[in-house]
Amino acid sequence: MSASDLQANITADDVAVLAGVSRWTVNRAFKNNASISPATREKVMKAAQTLGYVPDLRAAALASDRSNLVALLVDDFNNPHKLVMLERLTRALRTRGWDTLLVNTLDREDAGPALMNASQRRVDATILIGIQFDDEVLATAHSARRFKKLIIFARTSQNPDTISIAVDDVAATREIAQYVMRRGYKRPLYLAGPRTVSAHLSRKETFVALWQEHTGFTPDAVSVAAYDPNLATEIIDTTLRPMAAEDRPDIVVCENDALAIGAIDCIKHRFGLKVPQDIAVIGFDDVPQAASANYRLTTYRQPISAMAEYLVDVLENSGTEDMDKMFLGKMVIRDSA
Amino acid sequence: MSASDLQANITADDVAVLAGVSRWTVNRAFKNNASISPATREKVMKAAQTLGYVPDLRAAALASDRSNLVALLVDDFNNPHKLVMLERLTRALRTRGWDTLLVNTLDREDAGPALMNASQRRVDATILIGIQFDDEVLATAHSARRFKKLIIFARTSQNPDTISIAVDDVAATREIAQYVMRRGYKRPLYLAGPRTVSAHLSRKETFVALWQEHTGFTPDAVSVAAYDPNLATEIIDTTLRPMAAEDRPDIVVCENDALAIGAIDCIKHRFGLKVPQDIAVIGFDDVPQAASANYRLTTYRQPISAMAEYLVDVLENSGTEDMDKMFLGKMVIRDSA
DNA sequence: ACGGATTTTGCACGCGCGTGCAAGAAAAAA
DNA sequence: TTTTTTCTTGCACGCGCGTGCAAAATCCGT
Repeated sequence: MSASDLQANITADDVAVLAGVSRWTVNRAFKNNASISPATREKVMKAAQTLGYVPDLRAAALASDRSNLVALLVDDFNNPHKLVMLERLTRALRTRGWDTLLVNTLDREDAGPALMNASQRRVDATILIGIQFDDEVLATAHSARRFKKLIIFARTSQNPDTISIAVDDVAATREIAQYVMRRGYKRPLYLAGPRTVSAHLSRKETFVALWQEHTGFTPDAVSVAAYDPNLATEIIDTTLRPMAAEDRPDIVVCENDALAIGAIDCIKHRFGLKVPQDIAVIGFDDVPQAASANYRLTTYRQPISAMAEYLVDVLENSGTEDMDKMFLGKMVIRDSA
Repeated sequence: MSASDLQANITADDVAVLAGVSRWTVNRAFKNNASISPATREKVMKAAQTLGYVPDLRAAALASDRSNLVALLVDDFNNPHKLVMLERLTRALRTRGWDTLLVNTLDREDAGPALMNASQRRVDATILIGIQFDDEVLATAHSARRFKKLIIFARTSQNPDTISIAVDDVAATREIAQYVMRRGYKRPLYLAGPRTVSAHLSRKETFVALWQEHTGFTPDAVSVAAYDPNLATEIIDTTLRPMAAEDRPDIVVCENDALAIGAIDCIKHRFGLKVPQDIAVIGFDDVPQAASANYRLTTYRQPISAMAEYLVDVLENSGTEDMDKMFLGKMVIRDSA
């Protein structure tokens, strides 16, 4: 019998009688911009303190149809960049009064159920930062369930029912491609991740097109099923293994840092080659690891914090104007390319 | 005007009239072990489908005082092991019908508000996988707010109001210490993280005690303010820099892999030394990175999945018996020590 | 101290579903 | 067919708070 079960559930009514006010005044005391006199608020807060009362956000959400809750659907937990995104998003959200429901999209078939899950909690918005949400899933999601807002974070989407907050992949890839050319690399290999969205303007497609346009040659490209360093290591291995030394790429351009890190590991430890002298590597995201002495990865930094802040702007703004937004990041030149 | 605002909120009543049953039957159709005939369930589900109805879990939680929601309070996002824990926990929880509220404990002062946050959502349990929850915070938390369950995951805690699910640090550290001795290392340096809990049986204390007991010597130990590879790199640098080569440790025993990885980076790239030939390194956790060709880290693997499953067992079991549990992991011998 | 302007407080009703039991329907037994 | 037994279905009440407005209290200048 701990002290807490003297009374099972302390409600605003209990606080009201103790403070000598009405229940509504109690709840007002906990609202930010409510019209309440400082004196009564203090009185109420003191009473709440002694009773250990905290407002019940379930009931508030039910009554107001506004939960201040967003669902964050995530897969691709092998990508270290996810941890960065999770931190920045939850920080921006929480700082500005929003809570986060983290939904692990277990596998490809789970995308629908995961969306359903969010819907059942009546969240104010659903944020997708995974890769397993193709257009088909989004379409059915939007028709079958009710989503107040469906936000794709850090990935562009041409779906009209969706708000996309992402880096301008075309501009970013152009900057990368120009850098690669300027540094005189001749035989790039593009290492891409899974292709779930019918993206005509993906990083890979953009890079390949730019390279063709400027050199006349079509660069090689390979892709893996997930943004997982280990998979990157394996595919670089099987790609380079049969090649004569002179046929090898002089740079591996990676869709993101997770792949770049795996590529570097492979180049250095499986082939005993030097980065960037033998084969250079370039990434995307600028994960914390990229700065480590081990990788010194040249990459492109996404402004995740700014994007997260904008996301909360979108949540707080219920206007109906187009809220898609593209951000510009910046290249971070280190030693790997 | 999207199709979804034909009717603002579709409730079980709407489905009921369409299906020709009562509202309660509708909700029963969505419950797992409800007594309902297959025929009517199908009829209800079909009606729900055409209306796009999904049960409202807010209302369900309010009415039943059971939310199937847990709060996960996390800080220490620099530690890559957090991503593993997040994945395993959310997977185990979601697979067995639990949702997760992810609360980013922004800083030391935020521990209280973060707990309050969870309390306001009336979660069925609060899980702490951060480091900023000392005994004081826990004590006030438990007295001031109502928590049905307060679970400390992957860290031992002697707090009686708390359920601790963790690896047996003493047994694990003993195994590590024995390994270090058996391999003939003579001058270990212990690299520890922040000391937030008044832990007499922490990994560091245990290692130091064991080493003293078996060799008579007290090993050096340093600690950093967070489980962050970059901090580990810096402190190893400042620790080794003034040392003569022959005074250097022959092995760095780290409280976890995040620190071990930073230590290896420093040893290899700041000092140009070889791991393990010049200085060996041993970690704890077995993060994915530890297996990479770059680190080949010898470490101790925590059975996170089993611990996560046990956590859900605890949630589903409302018995009052003591639910603390210690797990045994296993050493993973690679090349770093 | 007084009248009007302003701030502060109180309240009826509803948000959507769970609980536990009783009535009704169907199935099994006689 | 009738009587039990078992399975299905319906319902009154409450979970704790928000909304929007009206009543009450407080304030200001004169």
